[in-house]
Amino acid sequence: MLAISPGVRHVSTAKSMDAIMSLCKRRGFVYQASEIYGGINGFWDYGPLGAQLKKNLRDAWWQDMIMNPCWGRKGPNGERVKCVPVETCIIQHPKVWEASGHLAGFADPMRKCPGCGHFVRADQLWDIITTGSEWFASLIQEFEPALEDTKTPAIDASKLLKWARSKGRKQAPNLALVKNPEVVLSFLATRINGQPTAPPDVVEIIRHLATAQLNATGLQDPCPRCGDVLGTPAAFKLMFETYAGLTQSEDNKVYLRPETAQGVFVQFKNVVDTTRIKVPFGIGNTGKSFRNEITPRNFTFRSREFEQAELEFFCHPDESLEWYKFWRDFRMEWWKSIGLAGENLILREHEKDELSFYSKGTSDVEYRFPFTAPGFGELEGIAHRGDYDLTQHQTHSRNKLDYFDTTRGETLPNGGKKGERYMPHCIEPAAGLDRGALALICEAYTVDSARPSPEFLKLHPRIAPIKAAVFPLMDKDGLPEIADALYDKLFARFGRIGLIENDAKQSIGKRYARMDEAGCPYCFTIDGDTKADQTVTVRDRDTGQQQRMNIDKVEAFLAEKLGV
RNA sequence: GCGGGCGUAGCUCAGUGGUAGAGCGUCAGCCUUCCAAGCUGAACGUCGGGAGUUCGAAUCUCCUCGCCCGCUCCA
Repeated sequence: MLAISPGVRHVSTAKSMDAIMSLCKRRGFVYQASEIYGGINGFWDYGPLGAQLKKNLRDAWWQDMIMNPCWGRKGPNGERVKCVPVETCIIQHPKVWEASGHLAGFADPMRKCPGCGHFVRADQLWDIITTGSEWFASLIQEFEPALEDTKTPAIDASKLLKWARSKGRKQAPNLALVKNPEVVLSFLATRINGQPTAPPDVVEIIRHLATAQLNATGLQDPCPRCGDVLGTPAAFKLMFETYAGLTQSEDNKVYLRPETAQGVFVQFKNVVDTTRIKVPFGIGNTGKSFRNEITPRNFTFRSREFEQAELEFFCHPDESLEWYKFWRDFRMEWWKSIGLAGENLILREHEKDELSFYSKGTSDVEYRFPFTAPGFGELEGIAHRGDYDLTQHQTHSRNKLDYFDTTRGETLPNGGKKGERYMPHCIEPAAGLDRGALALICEAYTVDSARPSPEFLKLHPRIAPIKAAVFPLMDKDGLPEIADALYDKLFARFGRIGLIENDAKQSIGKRYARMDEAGCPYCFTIDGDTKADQTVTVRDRDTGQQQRMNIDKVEAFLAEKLGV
């Protein structure tokens, strides 16, 4: 290895995750949680700059989604978009998670279908197949004679073949019998003819029909929905558990929320009843959520504790598709507006077979992280959830959660409306703030070996944790005093939205370099001429170029650049 | 969950059984009129953690934790 000559920094020109993580640590953006104890898998802390950056991201979301939704533009109904905030608890009544579907099934070993994503309880698999599977019900019609209990039915290979090529293609597209009927049927025939004294029962026959490579894999279990081979059973403890109360009894067991959205749904009626807001409107909720990820990985991208910013937007079912498209497009625009404007950001509409059964449409805003490239990783999901959530909570809580809309229905003689009662549909833009912060850092991270400070962060001024720096060119001749006065002025004006630096130590180049790595967009330098003509230089982080301006113009210049 | 790689100062890394190092960064002083400059000095180490082998372990063995990569997984 070559010796590193003094004063020369060797930096790879590629955008490597190692280099980004290294910068995050060294500049105080992200630390490993509990690092002095060896760290803890799946948890990360934010340092001073990271905490401020993430706050800026959260504030931007809050401003553009709650305070002034969609920058004041009108929604599909021709009116300004209306949203209100709530802040709900991390720990909710356990029945919330029963109703939402998060709890059901996750206490017991489950098997996942790789074909359609369906989860099945391992211990109830065959009950579910024999009583609830569409393709099974259709398939056993082809047995001769009709099935009785689990006795061996007669097998007519030609009928099974015909089924595989007609109904099977629609009902169980991933079943081995459908994908490769000749091979599967030959295995089955070998089995039946091989041991005529111990004929296979229905379960074994079906398992044969689900198995494409008997010798390699043994008999497989099919997915009740699509017929694909199920994965091995595993206990999925998705949610963190703890106890509310002193005794660690089942009665006291509670869960840390796996998403913030449910808090909105369970308070939907309270918001409607205690504010004067009317459908269509949104309820925003931000905060920590927890998922016991099996494999936390990729820096902060998949953490076990993470922060969400979710909006649940409620509207009339007839207008829901328009609202879905509206939010999907706005959310993409929003991420672009804070610095993800390049080709690394895409909006991906889910395929029909990828959708939850209740969803009429789902899109992901995805970013090409260094660790996903050339693929993409999800930043935000925008889902049309129909009335699924409110209906679930209405059923489980036995509280009516529907909405009486006084702007609809036929016109009454007095000019008013008769009104219409309905369950609102919900559009959910759900963003991950930690993923957002990571994407912003990755996108901002730039290497230019031609610069004296090759590594820098091109953070959008709105997101940058340090908004500006004030530097006296030298630490003497009255320059620090002028810098202090400018600093005080800038701090008074901008100190509430970010950090302002004031530093007289060391060479000016080193101070610029520090600000480059921290992503500070503008540095204002006081030099000897300042005393004579009241001008300072402003240095642009991204170009390194400088211009002189009157010291009294600095505040207005910065305000314009920061958009405040 | 399986397999591979890695773990030494804030960062990047050298050190393969014998006194813990370098560059950069950080801090202080000097110098310096615009880009990690120069000079002088200083602080900073559970060598990831634990156990073992050894006269002696950063180094060898075992266990463990963490990070990265590939599968797996991610309602």
